[in-house]
Amino acid sequence: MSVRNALLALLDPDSKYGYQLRAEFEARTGATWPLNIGQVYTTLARLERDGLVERQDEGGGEQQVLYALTEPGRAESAVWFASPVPRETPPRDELAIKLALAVDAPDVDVVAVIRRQREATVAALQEHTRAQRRARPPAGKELGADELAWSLVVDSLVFAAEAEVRWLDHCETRLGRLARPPRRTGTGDPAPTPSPIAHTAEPTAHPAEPQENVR
Amino acid sequence: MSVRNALLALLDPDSKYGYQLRAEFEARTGATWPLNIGQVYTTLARLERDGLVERQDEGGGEQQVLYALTEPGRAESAVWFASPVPRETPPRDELAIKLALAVDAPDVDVVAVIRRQREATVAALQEHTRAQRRARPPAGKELGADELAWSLVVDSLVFAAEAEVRWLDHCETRLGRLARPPRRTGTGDPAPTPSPIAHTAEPTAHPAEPQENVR
DNA sequence: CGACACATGTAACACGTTACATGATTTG
DNA sequence: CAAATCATGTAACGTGTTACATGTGTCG
Repeated sequence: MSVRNALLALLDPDSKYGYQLRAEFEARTGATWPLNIGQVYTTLARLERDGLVERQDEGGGEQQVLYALTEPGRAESAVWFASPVPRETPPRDELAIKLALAVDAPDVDVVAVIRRQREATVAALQEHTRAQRRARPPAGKELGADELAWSLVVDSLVFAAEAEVRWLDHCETRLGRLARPPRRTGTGDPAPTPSPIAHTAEPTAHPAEPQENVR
Repeated sequence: MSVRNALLALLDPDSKYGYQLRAEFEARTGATWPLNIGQVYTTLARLERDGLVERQDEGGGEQQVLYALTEPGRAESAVWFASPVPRETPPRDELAIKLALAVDAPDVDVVAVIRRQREATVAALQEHTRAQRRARPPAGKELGADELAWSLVVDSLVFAAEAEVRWLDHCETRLGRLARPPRRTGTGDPAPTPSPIAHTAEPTAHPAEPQENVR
């Protein structure tokens, strides 16, 4: 439903046409999630079929087809902004499923799976960090709505990737504790694995607000 | 692709039938992602069409249709476990999109959107924490593969929800700084908002391994 | 017997992706 | 002019969801 709702939201101030919708979507998300132009049109067709959107003939352009929100469409957009994204039933996470199945699959080295994934996720994290730097070039300068939006999107990717890395380490630790059962002597749980992969990595993470946690 | 790959993985040790596949999937994910039985059969049909799976007639049951991996099927399952879930192009995140569009939508109070979402996410987080406690009942006892798997899944939900809350606070702070431009005097950035919502909340979060970060 | 859980399927639909076809406009 | 870009669409396909139809076996 992401695309559908996004198109409604983009049509809220004024009517736009297909290409413009894609351009504005990608401007605000920084091409993080490229939007296929074909899908814009199919989605617009469905929105029109459902009466949430209507074509504005004439209007200005010749070969451009302007779409405008109808009243129901405006209402639906408002509802979307007003109601939180449901988090009780999060979408299926392929990685979590994979690990859940790996823990007792035969001929599968769970720890190897975890480490390969960690490598991939850390690489993505570094990529996102680079994008972050790209997203706010001028030091302390005013940044436009598009830059601000796209910068927040990148931040969300960074936060999510960091959490994933932490979770992977957490999994490795828990599995490790299972393998060699609790020994009481010795250092208390040394690094989850003896410094498994030395990435040319982030010195320390970006969450500007570090410790506030959940309250 | 999650379901497709999960079914392949579940068929790896020995052949199973539809209901059994759903039961095992839900046992390992703790009914976090309920799997519709209809989809099991449609997916099995597609896997059979693609030659990754075949029906074992006879075999034992009468009205039960056993499915077994073919060689290509076994290979595909192995590839799935061997290759990381791609994180360069993460799936579209509806929440990030919503916020990106909200920052300059007219008639939308971004901060209100953030707070409503935070409430929902914190509620989900608490729900997951309860599930976490439910997932490992015996103190330090051996837990079976199913319990372990489902407990890791819940952990992943907790990590993700915590990251989301942190990101939401981060967004609110950044937006707040924009509203009233940098003032140099005063306490350094007091809580993102004056203690906005007082949830009957988690004292301090669960990531057993707190500080190791990305290295 | 009747209700319920087990077990297998089918049909219709929604969303998303890719590839293709077709023109108009701009630009080297 | 040729090529690239803008602009609108269509067709086919894959995954996932819901609802329905059908039959068997079990248990109160």
